[in-house]
Amino acid sequence: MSDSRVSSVIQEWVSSYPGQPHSQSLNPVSSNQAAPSGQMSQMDMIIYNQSQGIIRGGADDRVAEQMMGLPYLSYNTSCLNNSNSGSANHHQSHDFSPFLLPTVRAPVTKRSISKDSAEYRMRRERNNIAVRKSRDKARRRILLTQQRALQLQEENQKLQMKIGQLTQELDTLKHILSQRHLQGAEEGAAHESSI
Amino acid sequence: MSDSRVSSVIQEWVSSYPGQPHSQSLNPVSSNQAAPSGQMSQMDMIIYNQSQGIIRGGADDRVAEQMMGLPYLSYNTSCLNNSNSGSANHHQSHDFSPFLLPTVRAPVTKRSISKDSAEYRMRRERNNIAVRKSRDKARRRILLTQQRALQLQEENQKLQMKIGQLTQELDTLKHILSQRHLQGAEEGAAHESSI
DNA sequence: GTGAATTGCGCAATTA
DNA sequence: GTAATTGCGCAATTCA
Repeated sequence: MSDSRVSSVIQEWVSSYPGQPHSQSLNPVSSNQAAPSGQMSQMDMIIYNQSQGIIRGGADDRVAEQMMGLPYLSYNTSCLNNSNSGSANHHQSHDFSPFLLPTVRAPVTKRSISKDSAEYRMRRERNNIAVRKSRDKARRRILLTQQRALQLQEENQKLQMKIGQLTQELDTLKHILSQRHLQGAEEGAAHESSI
Repeated sequence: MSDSRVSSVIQEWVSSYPGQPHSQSLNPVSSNQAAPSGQMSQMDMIIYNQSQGIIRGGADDRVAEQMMGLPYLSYNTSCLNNSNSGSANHHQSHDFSPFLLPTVRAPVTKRSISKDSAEYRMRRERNNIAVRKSRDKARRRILLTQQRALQLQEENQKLQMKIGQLTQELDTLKHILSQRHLQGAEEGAAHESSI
């Protein structure tokens, strides 16, 4: 009855969690850097087309501070305002390429992806579609979890009510049985006295 | 025992939903337009500084298509690739300003907020902080809901087990009682026959 | 009217 | 190599 209704929702809810939550959802301390793209919107073309590399701001600070609570208070304007001048790519601060084995490629000639190329736009568009799809999926999953929690709460109340009824019925029967037991003992005594 | 543990989590969960979910969380069909800011990142300075107005892409299409399922399939490249040329601000496509009453202001001189102004950066920074705070809150709320659902599920299993035990105990007592009843009837018959 | 909060979106980096 | 996830900033909207 109500089990079938609940179980259907639970089935849907379980199916929305195919496997492990990727261990990143619970531990968001992956190598988080999140370049301030908005800040770079005025000069990203220059950066990307000239240096052909990815320049990030102070990322380690954010990672360290996201470990603590209230991470939204940790972003100071210093990090954002200085994103233009300092914080050069520290992967290139020391050029060891003449001493490295040829298996290690130089990070400069990485891909040379122009933001004007059709390939870039194609990749971006595909990623945008994937992002929308993923977020839609996440929204549905959250809604299912909420509905599941509510239904489990209702079912809990019903089960506790049923436990109360069963307990009361059990007490009644136990009382009756104890009365019968006393009555039986008296009758037994009467029998023995009558012999 | 286990009730206190569960109720604490539920308390936390309930407190994370202070009031109505603003009726927008459940019905996300508000006047959604979401200008493709990322697409305009290469020329937003020009647009914003020249026309001093906000130019949006085809927003009504998205609203209409988000009503249906799979909204992530509805964004075609046509809307995005033509964001530069077409889709001018259709509020200005016909200039009726000479015939309008002075109560209707022209949308051109709306606020003239330059992206280079310190006030703009201050507003952006404050909003960024608010966004991080809000998303952190949402993440915590989702986690609490998941934990709550799991704890309710565990509690449900325990309650169902208890119901099984009580039912079995009840059946046993009923059976005993019925036996006593038969025994009492036989004894009563024996009494009458012995008289 | 104003500032905070919420929301949808695109971008970039990372992951699977 | 591609699709999926995730954090972030931006802009529009809503809330208080």
